[in-house]
Amino acid sequence: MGRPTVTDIAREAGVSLATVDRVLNARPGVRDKTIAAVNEAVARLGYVRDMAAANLARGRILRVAILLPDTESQFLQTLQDALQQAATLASSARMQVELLRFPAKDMHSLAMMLADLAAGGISGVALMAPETPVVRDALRALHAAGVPVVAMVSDLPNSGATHFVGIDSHAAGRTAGVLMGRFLGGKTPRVMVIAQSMLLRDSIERRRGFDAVMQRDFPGIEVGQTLETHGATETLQQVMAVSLAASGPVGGIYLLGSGHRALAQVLSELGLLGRVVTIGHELTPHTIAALEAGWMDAVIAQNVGHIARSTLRVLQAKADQQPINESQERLRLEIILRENLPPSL
Amino acid sequence: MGRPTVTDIAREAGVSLATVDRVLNARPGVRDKTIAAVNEAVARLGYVRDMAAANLARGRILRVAILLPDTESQFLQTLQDALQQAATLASSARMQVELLRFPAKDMHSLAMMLADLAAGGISGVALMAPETPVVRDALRALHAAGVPVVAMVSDLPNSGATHFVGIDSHAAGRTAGVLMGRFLGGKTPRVMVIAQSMLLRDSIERRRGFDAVMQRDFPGIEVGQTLETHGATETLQQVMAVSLAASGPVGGIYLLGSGHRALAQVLSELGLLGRVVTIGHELTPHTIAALEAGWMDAVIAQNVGHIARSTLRVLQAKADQQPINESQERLRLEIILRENLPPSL
DNA sequence: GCCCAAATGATGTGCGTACCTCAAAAATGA
DNA sequence: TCATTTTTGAGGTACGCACATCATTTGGGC
Repeated sequence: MGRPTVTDIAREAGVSLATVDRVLNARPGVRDKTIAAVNEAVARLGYVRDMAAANLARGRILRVAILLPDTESQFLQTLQDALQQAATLASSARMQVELLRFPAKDMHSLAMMLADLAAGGISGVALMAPETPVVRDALRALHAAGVPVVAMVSDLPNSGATHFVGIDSHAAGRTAGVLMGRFLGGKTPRVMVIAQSMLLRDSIERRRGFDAVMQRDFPGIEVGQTLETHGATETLQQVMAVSLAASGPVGGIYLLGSGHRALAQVLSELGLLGRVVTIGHELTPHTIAALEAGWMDAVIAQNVGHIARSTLRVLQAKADQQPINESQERLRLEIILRENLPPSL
Repeated sequence: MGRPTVTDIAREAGVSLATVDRVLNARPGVRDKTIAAVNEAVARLGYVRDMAAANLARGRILRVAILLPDTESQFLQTLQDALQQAATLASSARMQVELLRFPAKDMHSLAMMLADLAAGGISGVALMAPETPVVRDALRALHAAGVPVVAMVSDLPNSGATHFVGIDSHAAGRTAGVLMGRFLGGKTPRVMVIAQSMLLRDSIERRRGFDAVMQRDFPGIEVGQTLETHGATETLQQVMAVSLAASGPVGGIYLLGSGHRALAQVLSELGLLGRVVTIGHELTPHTIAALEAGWMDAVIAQNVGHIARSTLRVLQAKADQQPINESQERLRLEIILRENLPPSL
């Protein structure tokens, strides 16, 4: 015998198929006693609803929207590719994914897009966005309408996000700290920290984690203030020069966000490429190349493929009102060196 | 309009449903020209088979067997737990998993179990086993019978294994080498390598990878011969004492396989616990505790949950004659420090 | 142009579930 | 006890696909 079906439940509980159906789908008009009898039969036979058949019968196609900022970073591109691929696969499981991008600086646009989605009858939303009041209100409205919301990469704890798919940024920073401390060895015990901007929750938390470890485990290493570049190579060059002049040479560089290409250029001009321990975040074509070339020593990353698949799985589970397999959805914080780079990408 | 269905394909291609079915399921008796026409319609409409409905219609329950040695190691226990959990989940995807264990030293028993499975009409087999002639022949028989075979953790390249789920052991050894070299810093440049036995393919390849990196990148570090303990604490104590007396103190220890508990004991007795850089393999309760306690510095691991799910997915795909999503099945080689230990396990 | 095999069409059934309608039975209140 | 409401039963259709059978058409060799 294979798995029990509704028919088996009906026989076991001594009721009709219709009644089993009413109980399983919480339809009205069944006595409590009967409900209990059916549930007992379910428990006794170990019945699990065949979600595939259920969704087939419902004839429903899950419409799900994923929103990313339109920033042109390699990480976002990589993430979008992964989502695209996962979406294609998901289409064979009655799920239709709409990949949208919103103006990174215009949270009102994002809020409007979210409102439109709510009005258009979406059954799930995932997004990567900063937690501003406007966004928070829009998400709460979605939540109130019963639409599950998944925060990707950067958490949105105060916006009623149903689920967070991403790594613990503080732990990521701590990991970077340990590696920096140990890799520095006999080099100049001074570390420079560089970021494009400190507006993003992630960067702030990474920095905090990094500092915590450095203070606790490597008190002999001096860590400079965060140098903000705002994305411009010239700014990077300038702030680095000023910092080097003011505080002296450094043995390590910690890159909080993106900007690996610009850093390579400036380091090269300063004759420092490959001579300072360099640690950054996220696996992208640039960081992979940097690891292979040997001038980056380690990258702290999260698996974008995993993020994409996990996001879709969570949205599916929420729509089906099914429990989430926590252990499968828990993202690992990956340490990537040249030696354990994935075979090709 | 929702997604296109077989009916849409039939209309678009100007053929009947039966013919579409014949093409989609690669049944004989269709002209090449007609096949092309159907495939074109499929491409034009962007048809993707609804696997849920397809599997429902097939009404088949995949019977799959997984074989593990009955060795009592924590890694195997962890792996078995992960497989158990994945199997429970897979049962809701019409797959029935039989978890079997075979006597680790008796390959003839294993071969007999495999033969029984083949006779019993199994639709897929996964196993973790050494590649001996007896096993190879049994696996080839399975392969000849059209039963897909998945090698787990340790590859079986010459036995016609359909697929390998696991990490590159040579790369794992190289990674251990890099970490050892960099973590050693100013410590005594001498490393001790310990293994329970060098019979397993994995251990050999790890050792080779480790040596390759040490020779290339850290020529100043002396790496000793592999000390084999054969699982006994007394032996470990003895060989370590002999080695220390003969070659002098060491700054690092590389543990190729299991035996973390015994090592902790001996190190503690020697007053070395936490004073030598210690690197090992696989995430188990013991290694997690060791990382948390701080006497192990790094663990090179593969995600057992991923192995379990990947194994079942691959078996499913093979049974469905479907292509495998390489990027999803590619296992990452994980570096675990205290700072990036998974939140609880 | 005829024949026979190969190719295609037409049609039905079933997988496990959702959802609907109508009839029948049981419980409830007066 | 009867009327009324509530609960339950019986049965059908649909979802998208696999698979089977039988009838019909088509094409190529002669």
